[in-house]
Amino acid sequence: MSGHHTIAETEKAVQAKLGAVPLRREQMAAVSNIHRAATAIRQHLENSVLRTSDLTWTGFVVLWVVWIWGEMETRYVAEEAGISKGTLTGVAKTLQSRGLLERLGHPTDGRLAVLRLTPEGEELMADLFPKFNEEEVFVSDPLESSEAQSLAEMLRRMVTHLEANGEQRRLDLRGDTPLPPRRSGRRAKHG
Amino acid sequence: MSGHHTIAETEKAVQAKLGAVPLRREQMAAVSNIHRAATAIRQHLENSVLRTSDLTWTGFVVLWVVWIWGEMETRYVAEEAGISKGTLTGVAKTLQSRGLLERLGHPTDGRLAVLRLTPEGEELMADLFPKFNEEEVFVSDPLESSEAQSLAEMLRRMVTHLEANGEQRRLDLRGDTPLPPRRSGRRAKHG
DNA sequence: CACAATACTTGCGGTTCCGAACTATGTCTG
DNA sequence: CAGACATAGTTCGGAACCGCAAGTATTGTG
Repeated sequence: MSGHHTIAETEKAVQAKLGAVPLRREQMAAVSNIHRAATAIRQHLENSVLRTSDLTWTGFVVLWVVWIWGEMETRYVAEEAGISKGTLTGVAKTLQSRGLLERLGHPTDGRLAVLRLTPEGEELMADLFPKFNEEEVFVSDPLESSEAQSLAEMLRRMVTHLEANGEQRRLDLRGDTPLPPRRSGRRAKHG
Repeated sequence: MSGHHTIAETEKAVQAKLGAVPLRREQMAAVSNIHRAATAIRQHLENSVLRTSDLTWTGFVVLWVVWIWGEMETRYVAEEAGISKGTLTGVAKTLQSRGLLERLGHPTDGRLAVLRLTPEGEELMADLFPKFNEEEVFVSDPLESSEAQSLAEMLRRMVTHLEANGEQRRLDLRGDTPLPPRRSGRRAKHG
């Protein structure tokens, strides 16, 4: 189980590699540990509670969002779940095919689509979520309750900050040079 | 930019949906915000510094790991990068094809493979990492330096805890019932 | 009613991703 | 030293994933 290097060792190696470069270690450690933790937690949750229901992480998150909010327009589901609209179309299709989710047209605005859990989906989430939460408690075991709160609050500030200022920042960074096209992706037809 | 719901609103909706269910809110908020923050940060970094070099997040992380540690056996690279061995094979292939990474056999143990940056890879990372770190500072803007340290430290504890106890926990949870096979995945050849 | 804006879907091209099966190599043991 | 076992890496099936372009349908507007 234990890796080749602990986080502490990694941070020391970075220090050695970058001794000359002026870099901000606290922020680096914070960001890098957010991703380490996210990966480790996701893996644990997938292989404990999710796997038995043959749900992927993303599938579960989508179900969760719809469950919490009830009927929800797809664009908001994508945003809350942290995936693109295009990806959501596919994930929703998978979940529909398993009878967990249904897709409804909006009564007044014909452009909109709304997602809702089926009764089976409701039942699954009612069964699954307590187990999921138990594992959230397990992974948070090394934190005092007050620490967990403080952790959540700091992360919330980061997310809010990014939502408020991220786009402007990216704009400023690239100045007048437009974003280079991706290597992949659909090409314009006409040429 | 701003989403349909803030994190605070989401937490309130969860409370409403789950008022009856005894669940641990602090831990839930902590875990869920870790993933929200990870997603938001990853997206920001991809669309600011990584995109211009046509690097994906994972590609960058792999380069970073190899850069920090110098030559490294692939299994450790995968572990440090938080991806499976199989994924690493593909990612390394992509990076090799762009001339950033090279793959060497181990001199004494023929089973091992070792990864190392090419000079181009070294140059890219020397150029890229300071920019990357600047954005790490940007996303950490709402945190005091001491807060960033405390955040990193709490997350480190969670990761360590999972590394030490996660596997046993998953074993205990599923008792004697073996893990169900995934829907996807390779099937036995012979019949 | 022409025309712009909006919302979703579809499809492309590439990448990532897991995990089990498979291959190759090394190590242990009778 | 042969057979069993262990270890490292690759291959492969199925799914997820993005960003973009293009397509479909609907709504709002001058």
